[in-house]
Amino acid sequence: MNLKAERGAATRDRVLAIATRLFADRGYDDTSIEVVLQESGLSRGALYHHYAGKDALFEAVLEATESAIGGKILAAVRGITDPAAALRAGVLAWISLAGDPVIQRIVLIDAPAVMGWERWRAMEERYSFGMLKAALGATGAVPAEFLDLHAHMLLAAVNESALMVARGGDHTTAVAAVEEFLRRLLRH
Amino acid sequence: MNLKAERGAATRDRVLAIATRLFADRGYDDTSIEVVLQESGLSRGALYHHYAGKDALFEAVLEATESAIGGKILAAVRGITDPAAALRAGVLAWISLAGDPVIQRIVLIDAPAVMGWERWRAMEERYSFGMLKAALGATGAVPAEFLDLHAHMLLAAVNESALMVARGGDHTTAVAAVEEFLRRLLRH
DNA sequence: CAGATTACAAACCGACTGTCGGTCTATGAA
DNA sequence: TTCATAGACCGACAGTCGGTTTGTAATCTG
Repeated sequence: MNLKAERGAATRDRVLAIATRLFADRGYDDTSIEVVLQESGLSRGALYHHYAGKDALFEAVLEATESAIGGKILAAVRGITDPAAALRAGVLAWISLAGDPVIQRIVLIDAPAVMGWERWRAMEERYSFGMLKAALGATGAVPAEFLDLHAHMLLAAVNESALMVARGGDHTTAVAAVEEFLRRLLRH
Repeated sequence: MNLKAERGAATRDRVLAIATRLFADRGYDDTSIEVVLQESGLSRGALYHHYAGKDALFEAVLEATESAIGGKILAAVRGITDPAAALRAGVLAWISLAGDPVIQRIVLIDAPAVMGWERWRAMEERYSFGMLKAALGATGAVPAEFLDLHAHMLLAAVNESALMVARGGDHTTAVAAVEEFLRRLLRH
């Protein structure tokens, strides 16, 4: 079980890359399985053999994207020991990453609607939200009973500013605004 | 132009009410035009005479919902003269309203994906966001150059907490957390 | 009254998702 | 070496859905 498994994995990766691009360019609804088939040269049966359906394909794309984001943010934070500085660095890294239209459309816009809020939230917990909550907790600036909710609110706020930057907003102003926002929140 | 216009308006209202319920219950994607037709007793031609398409129907539903929300929040704020207190009252009213599943699903989850982020943002500007920005500006707590961005971030944060309350979170804890969040932001 | 406009009806079309029976080939045991 | 099995892949097909088109009856307008 080697050549077969490798072929399967390669096919899944190929489809995943193509689907990622298409979902990002056109959004979930306007991306047909048909065109994924066309661009990948795969047959219907083959695709449905690897992915249970269109939403399962989207979920795989989202998972891969979130994982990649998580890695990049971890890299941006690595080596920073001061909790507040690490939080700040992570947030700014995330805002830069969100300039990528792939991330905007897939992670921030379509994901909650396609996967449903609960499942979307569960996945965020394992990636961006989990990291942010840990960082925010480390600063000790937020009362423990509010940590979870404040982490959620902060992530939502940062996501929103990332979306605004991505849609033609001024990057430097947004960064300054987010830093001020963070400064106010962390002051106790 | 009286009897006919009235009949048309009545039909539109009927369809709007049914569509609102269906979109809220099942979400946009899982609500077929077919079932709207069935439940309203209308024919395809009639529906497409009044609404250009499924997305136009959704947009009408969203517009009506946002308008209703705006009215309720204005009522909750009416009479309060202190800007910070008014902001606080409006935000808390909004969190209570967002307990309604209709609002959750339609306004917070599906709207950005269905209408596209730009058009969704434009509509928010005319309703919840516009009100929040005005209230935040009146407090004078935020530097003018950050007002727009901070208003966006704050609204996103409040929306997120509203969603968490709606999905089984504890209401009183959330309210306390949001109040603390607001307090920190408004301190200058 | 006559023509235009509006509300509504129903057949129909193209596109899309997901299913199903089947083929081919690598793999591992006899 | 042989052969049964399982996984990769294929393509036809059914069912659903959004949207169009053609037609009809009622109402409004001049």
